[in-house]
Amino acid sequence: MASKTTVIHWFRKGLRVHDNPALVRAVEEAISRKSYFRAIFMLDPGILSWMTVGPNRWRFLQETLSDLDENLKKINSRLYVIRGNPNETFPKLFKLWNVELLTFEHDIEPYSIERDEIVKNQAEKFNVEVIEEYSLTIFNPELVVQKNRGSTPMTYQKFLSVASELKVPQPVDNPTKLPNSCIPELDKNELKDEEVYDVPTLEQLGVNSSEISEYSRFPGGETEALRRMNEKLKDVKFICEFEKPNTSPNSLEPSTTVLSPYLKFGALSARLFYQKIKEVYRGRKHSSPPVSLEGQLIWREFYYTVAATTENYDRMVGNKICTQIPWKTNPKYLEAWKNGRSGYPFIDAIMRQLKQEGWIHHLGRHAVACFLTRGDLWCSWEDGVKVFEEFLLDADWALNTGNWLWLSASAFFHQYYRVYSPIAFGKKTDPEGKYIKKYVPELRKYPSGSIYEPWKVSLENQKKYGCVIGTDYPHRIVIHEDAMKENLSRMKAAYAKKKVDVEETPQGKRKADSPKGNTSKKAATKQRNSLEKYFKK
DNA sequence: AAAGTGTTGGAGAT
DNA sequence: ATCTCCAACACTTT
Repeated sequence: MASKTTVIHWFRKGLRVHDNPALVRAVEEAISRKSYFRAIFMLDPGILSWMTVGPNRWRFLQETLSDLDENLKKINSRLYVIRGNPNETFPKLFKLWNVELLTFEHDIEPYSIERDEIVKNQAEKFNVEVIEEYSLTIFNPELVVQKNRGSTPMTYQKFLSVASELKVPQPVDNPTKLPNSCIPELDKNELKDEEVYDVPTLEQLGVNSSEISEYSRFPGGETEALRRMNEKLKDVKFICEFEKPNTSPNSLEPSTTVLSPYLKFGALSARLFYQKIKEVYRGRKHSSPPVSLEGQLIWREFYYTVAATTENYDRMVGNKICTQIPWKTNPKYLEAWKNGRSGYPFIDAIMRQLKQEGWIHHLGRHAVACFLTRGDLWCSWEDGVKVFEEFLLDADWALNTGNWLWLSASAFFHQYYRVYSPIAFGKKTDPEGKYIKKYVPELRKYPSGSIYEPWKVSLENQKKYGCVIGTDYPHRIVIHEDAMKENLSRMKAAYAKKKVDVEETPQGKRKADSPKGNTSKKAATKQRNSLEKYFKK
């Protein structure tokens, strides 16, 4: 039937029209080849076999897709949402639409790489050209590793120095408006109703809308992402003086930008945000990485680079950068932590905010992550990753995993004796306990002097404040002072074992009588060498 | 071999 | 607000 050919841009992450090189390329090619242009997104049910998406992130994705559809209409196009597994669906689409070119943004997650390999093979079979562009991060991990002579920079400072030698890619312009000749007419034979390609409603995504009534704080979408970014950029003092450790984990209004959910879905381009921050800095005194706002974006770059080059990055076993620690499975502890019922009001407030709103401050993440793992509950960081993955709007495979590796002192960070106190830490920025009162309302009548430690209040006063510990609010599941001491010794043992294990690796001949001072140095050198070898493909 | 550094600890002193 | 100490890690620089 010699029908006109089609150029497809496949959205996965990068759910935006701005700074989207693969989209721009597809539009340009469609125009020059006089082909139809279609932008697609695939709802892949397979993703649920390996990740949990809570109702709030479904909501955020749904809003992001709706907004993307609207923004594509401004260039005379629309979004086609395809229900199905990419590997099964693409061959059908290639045939149905007579596809000659497919473009998408390259991703680094193992799941994506595997999926894309299959799709690329299918494309070859159907004689479909594939163009991948890179726009996920500012610095392409491949180029970073190349610049570092084949090894991954494993410290932030090292990453900074390597990145400083790389060219910073500038955002690309929005795609031009498509001529009518590129707009496909509805083929009556293909499907009876164009509506099957519409952005799904929440109900169609299997989300009960009554479940999401309270999640209105951060709407999804590129339009909201750009609005939020521009609003933050107006506050020059905030941008220039930003120092992460001085922001508050427990203010009632977020003390940081909350642009992370938009970066996660690619509704906001990291390259654009980076450029905008630099524009505000220009000619002004400003803070510096790692604590500055620019530094926060570079943390994202750092974790993406390590994630892209580390085998079994999201697991302890088989992960060469991860200290092997004998965590214990404890469903009771895990459930209490997850549901904000640990008995520590500061911890519970954070976990409840996470579940309700899908975003918590970075330092709040530190406090609850330390608590779950090396600080108090001795549960695996992998358990924590899964809970964050379910609830966080910004749950990002590379970043979420990286932060858990850090906080559990499994990689990157090693000063395991620095433990966050579930009582003292929050008091520094919220001595009144207003944050606790908001998210753990059963404690709202407790005075500021005891709201962080309600178990210390006499039963008489507990009754007076309308919240009896053990009845209306749980007893603390562990005694922090004791748990911390025990866990410190467990960490010490795990680190000592690592040292010995590295020392006994096959390529190294161990000197049984070598002085102790030498041991750590030798072990460290060996580990570094083996890592470098490992990263050189 | 030793000193310095590492995004953001806590407690107690000044 | 800034100091020391706690008991002390990995890794980099000198």
